[in-house]
Amino acid sequence: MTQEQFAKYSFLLDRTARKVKQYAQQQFKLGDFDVTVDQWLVMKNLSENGPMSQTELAGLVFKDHPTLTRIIDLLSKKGYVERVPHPQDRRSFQLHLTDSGVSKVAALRPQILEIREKAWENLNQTDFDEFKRILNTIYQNLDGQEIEE
Amino acid sequence: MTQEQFAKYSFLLDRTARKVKQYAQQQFKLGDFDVTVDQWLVMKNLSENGPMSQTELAGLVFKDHPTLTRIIDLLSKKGYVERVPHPQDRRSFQLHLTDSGVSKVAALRPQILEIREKAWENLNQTDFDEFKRILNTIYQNLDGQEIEE
DNA sequence: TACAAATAATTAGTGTGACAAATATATGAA
DNA sequence: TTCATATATTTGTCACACTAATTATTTGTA
Repeated sequence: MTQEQFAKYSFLLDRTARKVKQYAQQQFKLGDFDVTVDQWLVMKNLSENGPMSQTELAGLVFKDHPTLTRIIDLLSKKGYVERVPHPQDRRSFQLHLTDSGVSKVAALRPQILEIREKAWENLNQTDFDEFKRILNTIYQNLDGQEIEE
Repeated sequence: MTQEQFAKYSFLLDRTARKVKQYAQQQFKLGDFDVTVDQWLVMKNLSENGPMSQTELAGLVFKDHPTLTRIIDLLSKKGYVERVPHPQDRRSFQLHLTDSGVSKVAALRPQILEIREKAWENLNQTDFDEFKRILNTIYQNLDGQEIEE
């Protein structure tokens, strides 16, 4: 294994991740979903884990705070999410899905699950397990921290 | 395999790709490399394949034309790359590394190869082959076109 | 109590990614 | 030759990623 190969794998990883995101975004657009892939990720996590602060949510979706602030701004303009002042801590907000946000998640979830399947055709369970293991190994190599599940 | 799992793998892929890029960019910054990871990719390809048009280069690095135009603008401001008018086709440019660009590539290449190694610790040749195969399968699933190599 | 340090969120600035539209030039067919 | 079409590149717009700095508030400690 030459050093050159490592650069090529990094390139391949980046290229593939972009393609997966781009494909999903195109399908979102075709379906007039009115949210981006990243906005969906945020709404999905709010839906599954209930109201939480931006810091907690940022940790869940692995986005930095400025990025999350802007995604929340956009979702809030669209009326899917609202910032409710935290009762004890005035620096902080609790993020809630609005009724409209809840309906949106319910409407989109099955369609998005289908879109997400396409990338994984022609691969089997062993491939998925290996892939997950390798991705997690890479992440850990660079993170210097443990990761869970 | 539930549909939910596919969404998780997509998330993991995106997260890992971002981490790899982020780690590299941090190291670039620590070393005062004066280029970004993507700018380096462009310079490296120019260095290895000689002068070429923006369209050719965009194909090599899998970036779209507007993105490449802007990266070339930045590299050109930094004096590492120049656009030379194509002798036969006035719509087109030949991209050249300047002398300064050539030196830059020579100086950075070994350091960057080392940085790139870190992600792949604790993995063996079989892992690399599997990883590459799976990434390429995913890409093909979504691209609708054949890929080479 | 008072004040330094920590925390939650935002703002600002730069770079990249995707998509659409515009500009300039080249090519091929009538 | 002329005109429609194709090609190379750029411009514009929006969204996301990362860093650094800022604001507001809370917490820990003297």
